[in-house]
Amino acid sequence: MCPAPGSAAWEAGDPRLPLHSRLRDAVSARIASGEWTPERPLPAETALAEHYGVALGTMRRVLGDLVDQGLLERKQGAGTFVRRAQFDASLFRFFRYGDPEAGAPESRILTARHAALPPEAAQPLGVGGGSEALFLHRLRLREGQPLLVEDIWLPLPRFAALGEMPSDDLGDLLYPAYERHCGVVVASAEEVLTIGAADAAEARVLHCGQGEPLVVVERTARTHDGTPVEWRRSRGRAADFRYRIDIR
Amino acid sequence: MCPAPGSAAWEAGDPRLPLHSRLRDAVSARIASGEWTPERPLPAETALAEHYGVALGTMRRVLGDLVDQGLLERKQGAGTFVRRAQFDASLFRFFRYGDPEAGAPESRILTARHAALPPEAAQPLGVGGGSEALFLHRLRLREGQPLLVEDIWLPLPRFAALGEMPSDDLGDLLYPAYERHCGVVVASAEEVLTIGAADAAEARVLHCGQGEPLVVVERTARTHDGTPVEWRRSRGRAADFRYRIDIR
DNA sequence: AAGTGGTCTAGACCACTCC
DNA sequence: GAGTGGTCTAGACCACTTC
Repeated sequence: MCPAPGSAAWEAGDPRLPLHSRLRDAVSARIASGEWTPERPLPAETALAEHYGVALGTMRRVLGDLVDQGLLERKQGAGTFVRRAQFDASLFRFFRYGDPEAGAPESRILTARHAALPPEAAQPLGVGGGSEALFLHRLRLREGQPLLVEDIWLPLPRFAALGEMPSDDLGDLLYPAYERHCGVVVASAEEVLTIGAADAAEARVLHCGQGEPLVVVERTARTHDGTPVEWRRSRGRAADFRYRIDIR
Repeated sequence: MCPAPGSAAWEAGDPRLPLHSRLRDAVSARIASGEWTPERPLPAETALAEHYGVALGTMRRVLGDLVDQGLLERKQGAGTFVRRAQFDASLFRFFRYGDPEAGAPESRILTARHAALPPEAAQPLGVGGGSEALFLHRLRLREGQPLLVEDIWLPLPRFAALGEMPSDDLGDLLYPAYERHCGVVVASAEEVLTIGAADAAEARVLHCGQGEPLVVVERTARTHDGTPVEWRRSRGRAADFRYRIDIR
């Protein structure tokens, strides 16, 4: 505890880098390691500052940067917490359909089985093609109207527990289920949007015409330490697509 | 100068609000007023802190917030500057076409004339439909390939000077021309993406099939004080569309 | 060399949450 | 009431840009 300046293990990397920068990497690594869970607060700012042997202001800057980065959240009076991802429903940012405020979207799992990873999923997941995986085929609806079809690939054996349960127990949101049953906390994701056309199966389940344009969202989801744990491809009618951006 | 605490004009708004918050609004208003230009730096942090009668740390926090907000930029050793917008070419974020690094996109103005504002342009511009405006119809290309067609509406009389010049003098980027010839500095914008289909004219100029899906980007551009000054609708082939987002 | 923003420290007091 | 993060101050020293 309370290491002498210039000698502690956390002071890795180029020592010419600013203190707050190296300290941020150190704290970031502890978050990634899972040492702290979203349930309980981190040690207080004063305690962390003392532990690392830096001024309170410096510690506050480091934590503030990690808040901006989306890794932490602060609750005044309560403490600083590791942030839990909550973008399972974020695909709906891209679509106008019904009232955006009108209740949570529903989820209906059409298929759940073991299968070999196709190349397009194996590559972003960083494993060899043909590896065993859990495959989910899912329909998402709002107010009873089909909005999105999703193919979801989850590498085994990490997600084995999920395949052994009845799909009704998964609920509308998958990421909480990953955490509950497999100990996997999704922390960040990358999404790529492109435009495609509906094939016969997609047209049937989305209630649209074959060949009609679709918006295709491919998502790679990662844990705090950057390991990819899920790859999914979601498709929805392009006619419903609407995305708003502010530029400064 | 150096007002007594609690009495200065800039200390507007709810006095229960934090100092840095009220101060940020005050500095933000001075930026919007055009008091400072991107050419020359703002007064130094120490000078501003003294002028407002706050600690240097508080002033630095205010300026830092405005940097995060995109209004200012800092250059170590040189000073703090009002940020100049640079997203005239930002539509190309949405499209994959040729080498993204391969030179700047070209611009070819097909039409430039005075016309009455259509309702879809009049509303975001906050003026009555049918008002007189300058209308530009423009084609944007990369490596000789047509990529985007744009309809651009500029309210008069603000942009009168632009209509009186040969369109060749405008150059590839419009926003610098707005600033140079009309004194209009674009500072922020809102973009809405939807999917449409190519009509006959669009198909001809974009070299695509009629009815082929297009990505439609509608942009409202604003000055520092939030006044809308330009509305444009850009269309490009959906097949070229690709957009990547990181979520945390 | 002078002036700018960048880093870091040390401490005071306040507002809020939780028990 | 105890403990947490939020605000604000005051000052030292460093790195960089500009002339």
